[in-house]
Amino acid sequence: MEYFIDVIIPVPLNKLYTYRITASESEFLKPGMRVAVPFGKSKVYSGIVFRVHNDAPSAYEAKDIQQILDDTPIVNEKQLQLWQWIAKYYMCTLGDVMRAALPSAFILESETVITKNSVKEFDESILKDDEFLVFEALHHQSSLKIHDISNILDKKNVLPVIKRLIDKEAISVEEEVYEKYKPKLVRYVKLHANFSSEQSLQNLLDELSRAKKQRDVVMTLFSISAKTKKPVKVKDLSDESGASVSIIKALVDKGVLEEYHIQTDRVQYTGDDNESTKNLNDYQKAALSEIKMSFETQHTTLLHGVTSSGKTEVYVKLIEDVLSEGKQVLYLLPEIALTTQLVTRLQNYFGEQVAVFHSKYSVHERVEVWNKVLHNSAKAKIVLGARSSIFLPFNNLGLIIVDEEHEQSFKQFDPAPRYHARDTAVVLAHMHQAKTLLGSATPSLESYFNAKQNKYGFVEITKRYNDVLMPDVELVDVKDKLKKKRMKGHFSDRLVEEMTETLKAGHQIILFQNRRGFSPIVECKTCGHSPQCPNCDVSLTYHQYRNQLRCHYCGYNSAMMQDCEACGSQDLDNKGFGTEQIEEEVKLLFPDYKVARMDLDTTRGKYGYEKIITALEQQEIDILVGTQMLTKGLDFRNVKLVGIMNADNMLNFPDFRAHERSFQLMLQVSGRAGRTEERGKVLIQTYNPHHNILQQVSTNNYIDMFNEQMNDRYNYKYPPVFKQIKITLKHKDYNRVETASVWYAKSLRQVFRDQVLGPESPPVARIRNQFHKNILVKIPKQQSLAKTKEAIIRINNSFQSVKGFRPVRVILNVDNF
DNA sequence: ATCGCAACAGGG
DNA sequence: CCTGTTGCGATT
Repeated sequence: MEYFIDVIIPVPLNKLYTYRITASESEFLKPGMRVAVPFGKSKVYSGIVFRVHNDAPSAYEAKDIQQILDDTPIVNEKQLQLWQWIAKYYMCTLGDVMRAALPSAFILESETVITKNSVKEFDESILKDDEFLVFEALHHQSSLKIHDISNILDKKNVLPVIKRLIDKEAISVEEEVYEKYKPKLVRYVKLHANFSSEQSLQNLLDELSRAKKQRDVVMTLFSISAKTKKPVKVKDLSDESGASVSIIKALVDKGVLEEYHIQTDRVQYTGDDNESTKNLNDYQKAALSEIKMSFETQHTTLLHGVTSSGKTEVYVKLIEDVLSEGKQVLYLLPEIALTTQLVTRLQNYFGEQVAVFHSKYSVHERVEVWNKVLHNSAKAKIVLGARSSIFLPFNNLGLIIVDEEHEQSFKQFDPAPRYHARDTAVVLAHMHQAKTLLGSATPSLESYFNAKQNKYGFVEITKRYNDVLMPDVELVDVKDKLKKKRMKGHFSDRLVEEMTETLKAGHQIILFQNRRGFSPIVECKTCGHSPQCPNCDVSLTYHQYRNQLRCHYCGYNSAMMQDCEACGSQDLDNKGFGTEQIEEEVKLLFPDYKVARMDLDTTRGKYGYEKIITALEQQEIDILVGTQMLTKGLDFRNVKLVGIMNADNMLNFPDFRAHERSFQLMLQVSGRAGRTEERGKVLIQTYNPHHNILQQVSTNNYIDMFNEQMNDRYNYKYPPVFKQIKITLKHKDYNRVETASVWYAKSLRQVFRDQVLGPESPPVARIRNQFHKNILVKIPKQQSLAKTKEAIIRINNSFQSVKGFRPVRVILNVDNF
């Protein structure tokens, strides 16, 4: 009998690969374990065992595996099931999913290690200059990496040199695989066992009487361990005694102290005792029991609760219930809403049962959370995480909460798998026979639609917490104000009035402008020339604080020029405006108040975002100018006025969801105003105050918005009425994408007729020197999604077999919204 | 993805 | 003629 395994390799190849194993390995290996396998000419990859079997492949001789990397599976059966679903539904490979799902520390890749051959006498004269350099370096260091060699020789392609050296038998190479995850060890010290008796201790202290510092250290050690009755960290001892680490080390060397290590968690909860959960008000209670009732018959329920209605408290009660059944809870949030505010709030209730998982965590921190979830540890009963936490190895999930369900950041766009975490969560819950709760103040049309179709249960909270009134929304007609000369820069007289009043009353203000930088277009008044990005088809945005022109698509930047590059005129004009410009104008209008700005540029770095939020909370900021970052579930007691500087650029965005998104964005920002007794105020500046969306925002009328938008979706065959798959083709040569996309669309049309749109160039046709073309396939509800995808894959395969088309990158994006 | 080989372009 | 760069195909 022969034994084999099928392995998932973390590369975008649409196949599993079969390796030979021994009989005893076949006993040991289970799906979900990692194995190191040779792949390609010289690489070793870590793959996940997918299946253990006895079917010898017929077309080739299977290679042997190199090494087994785990004792027990690190990926469970349910996850493998989910991976398959994702690969199939989102049309990507299992390798793609594996790469997104596993913390990168689990994905080992071999590195070529070069060592000197142990021949006694080697004739160095046969070596050329560069070969000698490498050979010489190996005298000093026993082994070198490829990377080291390119540093030594100062060029990138060093493989020919290495190859020659191997031929001359001067060196040999090996592929080595490292475990990337290292547990964090903390150094502790204790008194050496020799001095445990009174007598020996006395002798020691006498002995140290001349070494005052060392004696101090020993005395401090006593006092700390007497106080805390816990092991003493080296760091604590050095802090407490004021002695440097080297003095402690001297004592260790002398044999007075003993050093030892304890493995610790990188992420630790340091809070106080558990707070008991709050009592719910009547609306929340009603919602809670309705949700429970709905869960009796539905897997998924949508909770539509107006901003500030206290959805979180309802979640907390649900979580309590699920925990008491001994099950795990996944609480999904958009990355940006994962603030300390919310984390602390949940930790106050649930203590160290809460684990947090998001993209700013280091690989080590991620591995630790992964392992806790895998082992169903008490420290990870509740996982609070962003999109990618759906990949954690849950084995006993009882509930998934998707908060801010409408947020489009739940959809991954760039590298495959292009999955939607909300929709995947529903599938994941299903596999665990768990329930999913979707929550939002402004549900996405697709979820509300699903609720209306009875696919999801539906529960509403229509009242804000403590019966706080919804803010008063006022529309300001900028066109009219301009005509009457009542605009100061981008501020209408109404906005200035309201701001003045709010500030006088000691309250805070948020100003929303959905564009960063100073001005998106710089134009020469003489010749009309405006500087463009050399890599993308967009004009460069002027950023004043660095005096730079920047491209928001590829990151290109250059210094702002003094005069027009085309005609030399010094008469340059800024068109449009961004957060920077608003910030500057506010400073001029209200010089006595503190103004801050929150956008991508000011929140770089791990704590950039946090800092601004805290400053606002502690009222060190009077006026905050920002982009859509501001909208995410933040709770600021003292903000009484929200100004939306320009509603029009959102509404006119060329996307079928522009109206829906504008509505959500504006309502969410408005929700930041007046969260306590006093009613908040929202001013929306626009050129078109009669726009239906603006009317619906001002009356907080979700239903009207829903019905009107759904009407459009029916008429123009857009989601959620139709499903859609977007196909993007990219290449650096315009003509090649052009012909390729025309061919692609034509083949699609042969199958799908008039349900194919395009090919079309997107508004920004060239990004990073790649020309883009989009094709859209619309799929009616009654048409089989699986069959449609099969047909697309067939067309894609024949596309790939055309020689001239192969270099064109094709991106398949299912549910591209 | 990644790597080796083949085909080609550029400097002596 | 040698060297370095680019394109293509295969990976178990």
